[in-house]
Amino acid sequence: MMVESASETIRTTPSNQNGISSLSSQSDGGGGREGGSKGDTNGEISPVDLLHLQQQQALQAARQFLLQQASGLNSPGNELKQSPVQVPVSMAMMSPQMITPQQMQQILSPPQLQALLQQQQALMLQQVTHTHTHSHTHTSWSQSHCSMSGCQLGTKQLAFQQQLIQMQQLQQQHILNLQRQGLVPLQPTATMQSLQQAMCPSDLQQLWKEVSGVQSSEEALKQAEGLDLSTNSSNSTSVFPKAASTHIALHSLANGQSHTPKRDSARLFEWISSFTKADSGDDHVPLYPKGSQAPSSHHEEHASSHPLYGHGECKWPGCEALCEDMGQFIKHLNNEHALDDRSTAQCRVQMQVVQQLEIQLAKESERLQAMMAHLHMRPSEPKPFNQPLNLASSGSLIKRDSEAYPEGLPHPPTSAATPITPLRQGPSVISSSSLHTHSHSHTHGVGPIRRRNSDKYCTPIASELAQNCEFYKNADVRPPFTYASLIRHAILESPDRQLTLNEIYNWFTRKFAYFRRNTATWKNAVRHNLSLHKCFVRVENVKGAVWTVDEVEYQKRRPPKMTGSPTLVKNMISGLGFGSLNASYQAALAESSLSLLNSPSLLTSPASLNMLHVGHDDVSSTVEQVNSNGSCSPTLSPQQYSHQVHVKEEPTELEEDSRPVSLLAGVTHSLPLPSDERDLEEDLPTEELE
DNA sequence: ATGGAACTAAACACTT
DNA sequence: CAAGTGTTTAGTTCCA
Repeated sequence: MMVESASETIRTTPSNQNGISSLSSQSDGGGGREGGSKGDTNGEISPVDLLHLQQQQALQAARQFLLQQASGLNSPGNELKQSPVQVPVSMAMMSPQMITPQQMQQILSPPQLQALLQQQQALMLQQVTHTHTHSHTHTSWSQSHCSMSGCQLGTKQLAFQQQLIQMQQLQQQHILNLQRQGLVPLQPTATMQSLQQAMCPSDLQQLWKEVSGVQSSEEALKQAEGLDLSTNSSNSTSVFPKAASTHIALHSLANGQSHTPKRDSARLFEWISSFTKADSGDDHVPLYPKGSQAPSSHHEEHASSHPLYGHGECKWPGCEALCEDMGQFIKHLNNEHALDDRSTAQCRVQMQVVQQLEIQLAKESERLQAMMAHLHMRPSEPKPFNQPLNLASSGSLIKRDSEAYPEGLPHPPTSAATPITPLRQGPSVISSSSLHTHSHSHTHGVGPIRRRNSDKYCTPIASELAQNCEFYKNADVRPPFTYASLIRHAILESPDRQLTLNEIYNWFTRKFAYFRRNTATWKNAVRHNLSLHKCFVRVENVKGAVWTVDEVEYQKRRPPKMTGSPTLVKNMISGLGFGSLNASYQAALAESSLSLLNSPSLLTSPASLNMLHVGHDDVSSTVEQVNSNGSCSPTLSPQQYSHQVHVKEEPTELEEDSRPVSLLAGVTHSLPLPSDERDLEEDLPTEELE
């Protein structure tokens, strides 16, 4: 009650134009939260304490990045002044726990946060495991993990599949991140090696540690033990640099608050400078292409190309400045993206994300190897990136897979179970979250649903939810979806595609910690949306009224145009050379089949890949449209959901069986499509979300 | 500058 | 009568 009113007040505070204010405005909410991730460290060093410490470190590091970035991005005048609830940066920096997950989310995109969270979760899990297993210094973690528990085959299969999924997601996220940053040219078949080469991981790792002070104890342990974490790559030890080089930074950070962002900047400056100057013989792609020397590595084929330049635009996160030619671009690059605080912060955030992903990728990769080995599978599915994607959610796929192959070994991922939600990091990675969202997303203190932008060119609600469901469930963060999207999602997720109002309420509170507060507000909003939007149909039931979704209306509500940045859309369409296909289909195709599109002949620039993320808050909608008649009619969408609901008056023009597969068949490499129409649903089944 | 969409708030009516 | 549900209106903000 007190909290509610307080947060309402905050939210409606006029002063909310920047990340800082919104960030700080939540500090009170976060502080009072019962959140499970709050770490309290006592003197003891139990694994749990260690874990907490790591989390705090990660949070602190992230906060420093964010604050730095925010301060770098805030235009000098107008923004920092107001906001009664604003917490001074210095204060926010002082207490590591003052940045709550939702605050981070406001600045980092969900994918970025997800990366952090995943990393932390992985650490958590592995931490615990390590306490049991790390005495076997020569046994890989995964092997011991797998074999030590006499787990049943079914469990193993499930875990295995989840591993695959996780790995693929990670890898794709990683790739996308790199591509987005222009750090790596689009190479769909990129392997770990190429990634590592591109990123010069040891440098990154070192930097990461320098700036964040986060080092997993597991990693430290393995370093100490000289273990090669990445068994699938001969030179992959480079992922983890020598431990020695990291200690100083670690300590300096651990010493605490005196480590100001400025200092970090300076440190980073030095690092970057050495990086760009020395060039140390490695053929890594420079993170910081200072000057015109395009990397001469195999990544760059023409002298006229530059990882940060494409389609006449500067690809620096959040920039998009038009440059007619390379010379102009170089000039622009040197002028606008010189080695300053801002660029440093941008670079740093991205590095953090990449680093997290990289670390976890290596770990998951190893784990996968061990799991496969344990299950006597052919070692390695070397290129998960090329595996066919499936539109269905990972959850449903997992389920189906285990159903379809209940007693056998998990069939190889190529057969289908390669659910990916690769695009969810779309614009939300660095450019949008760190820069764009600063400019327009934090319009309200609490990260209002209002950010339609997220709805539009962030991720489909399903994949977003799927990937971040734990986050939303536990963190008091407002989900970046519209009420309508959420309501629809809730309804469609229900077994009967219909919910009572109260059930909708419950879904909200169940799925989102945020909606456990401010009940009056959001419930009112839910009711308002139900009434307002024609896509929600009230059906009188025996025991009251239930709400259903009229998909046709829902599609109408948001015309199937690409809703992302027009320029991006344009880029994508032209870049893909799919001019004849409708944008929605392209988006759906892209979203559903990154692997296919990842062919260099189709995707030529990071921007076009970026684009693929844009433009729909809901992948199923788009897909359905595409599938409805195979000709991508923008106005017709199959009533996949509605015709199940007894309400529909729908002119569904697709018959039951002709439904989905047409165009996508070639893309998805066809899993046996279950008759369940939820197959195409964008989201995870409930059990996956829970 | 403008219109549309989303959000918030609130008033009101109806039902349980 | 209170609470829940549903409808409607108004104002604000953001975005294209």
